[in-house]
Amino acid sequence: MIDLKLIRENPELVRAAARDKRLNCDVDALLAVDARRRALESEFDALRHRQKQAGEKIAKASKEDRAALTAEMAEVKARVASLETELEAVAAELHGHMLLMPQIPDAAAPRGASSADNVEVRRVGTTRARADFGPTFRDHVDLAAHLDIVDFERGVKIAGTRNYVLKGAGAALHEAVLRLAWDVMSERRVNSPDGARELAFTPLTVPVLVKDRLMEGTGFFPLHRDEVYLCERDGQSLVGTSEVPVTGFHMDEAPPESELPRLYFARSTCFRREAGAAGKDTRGLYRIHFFDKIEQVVVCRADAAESAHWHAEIIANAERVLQRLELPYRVVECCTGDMGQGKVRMFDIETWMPSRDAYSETHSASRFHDFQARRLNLRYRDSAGKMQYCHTLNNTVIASPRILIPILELNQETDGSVRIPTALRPYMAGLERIAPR
RNA sequence: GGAGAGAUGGCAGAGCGGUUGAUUGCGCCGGUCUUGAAAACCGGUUACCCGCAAGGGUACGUGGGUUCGAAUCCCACUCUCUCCGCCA
Repeated sequence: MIDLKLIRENPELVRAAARDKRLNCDVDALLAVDARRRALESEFDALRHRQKQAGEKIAKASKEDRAALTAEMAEVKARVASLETELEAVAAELHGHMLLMPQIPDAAAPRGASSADNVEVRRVGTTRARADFGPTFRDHVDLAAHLDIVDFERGVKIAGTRNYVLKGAGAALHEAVLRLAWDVMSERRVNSPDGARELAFTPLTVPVLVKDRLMEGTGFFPLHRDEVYLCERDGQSLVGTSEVPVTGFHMDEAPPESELPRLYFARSTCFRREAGAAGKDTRGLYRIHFFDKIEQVVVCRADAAESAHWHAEIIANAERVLQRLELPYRVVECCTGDMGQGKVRMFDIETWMPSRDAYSETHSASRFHDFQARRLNLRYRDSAGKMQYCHTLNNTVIASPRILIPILELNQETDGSVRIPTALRPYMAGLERIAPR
């Protein structure tokens, strides 16, 4: 959500943002509905005022006067009721429009139509092309079969397409990656922007089935409703990321500024319908209906510089994990056409995957300014005592099993065994290599 | 799942049909006093919407109903607490 006043005063800015982001929204219709709402509201307010004053008079009136006033007010009552109904409908219409309005992207964000226009920021580590592995190269699916660590067939048997079961060392590897990432986040200490305090990230365990209000509040509804598993009879949905419950954690709250920033991370299973991706990435562990992810979320003051500071910090956290895993990656900045409705700036981390002969998305770091905070009614009281909407940010720490693709493929030996990265061994009882049984 | 109790401002806690957006206490902010602090005293202290302002409106868990008028009465739902049952 963006500020309605901003739309009223700078409609062209919003239209430009929608163009840059390739979004459909109707600013003119919104402004027309807004004007209508305000007119109805004025009329309603005046009528209610009259009603209240009459109420006082009736209380003190004589018997005869009372009868006359009561009869007169009965008419007003009918008009108030119909106005109220109308107002409700108009407010709902306005809200519907508001939910489609884009956050204004940062001036520094690259303009572009699609991911093809994203801009590489930096590369870390050495890549190795598929061909460099020679004739014995196996992609992660072949390696998994060879090592008997993923059962795709039975995953599909019990849960349908895009499902899988990690097995034995595969399940252990998955768990090890998540535990390493968890420990990296637990140990992380960062300075507050003013340098006065040392802060830690607080781990949370959160519900993965949440109220639809949070899906709307974090920006997944209404535009991405198709991608979500709905539990409609309960008004709840399965989350595609713990960003949803963690960002929503403080909704409807307004703590004093001194309690910000809030730094969190949480692990959750993530559920995605992958609607609209039919036939795409059907092989292997890349695009699947469920996975586990550790996500980091920052809620901070409404300050663009501070938001930018935390954005860099949470990207650094993810990079730290990738470096511990000895994986080559690059950071790209997403262009306006690729970044989605709510974001101001967005960076993806893409990890090198030999089977794809390309860097592929494994992380996504977004900065929303007050977009989510407005929808979630997530505020704070600033030092002057004024209510402000917070800024929110989030980034992947690690998502598995997608990250197992580069781990397996890059660490394979010619005999089809896989070397386990050193940092993971403590989480796998010291195991150094996964070999066929 | 069964039985009971409850949901009011940052917290505690009144109000049970009519100048109550809400007595009061605590907390918080400002002031007086003081070398300073405490205490005491005085004043202020919900959010949102419309409006340049004056001012007006909305909100007492949520939704509906009764009424000229509802925090107050009625119905449904949600949530919390206590007890019982079941269960990880």
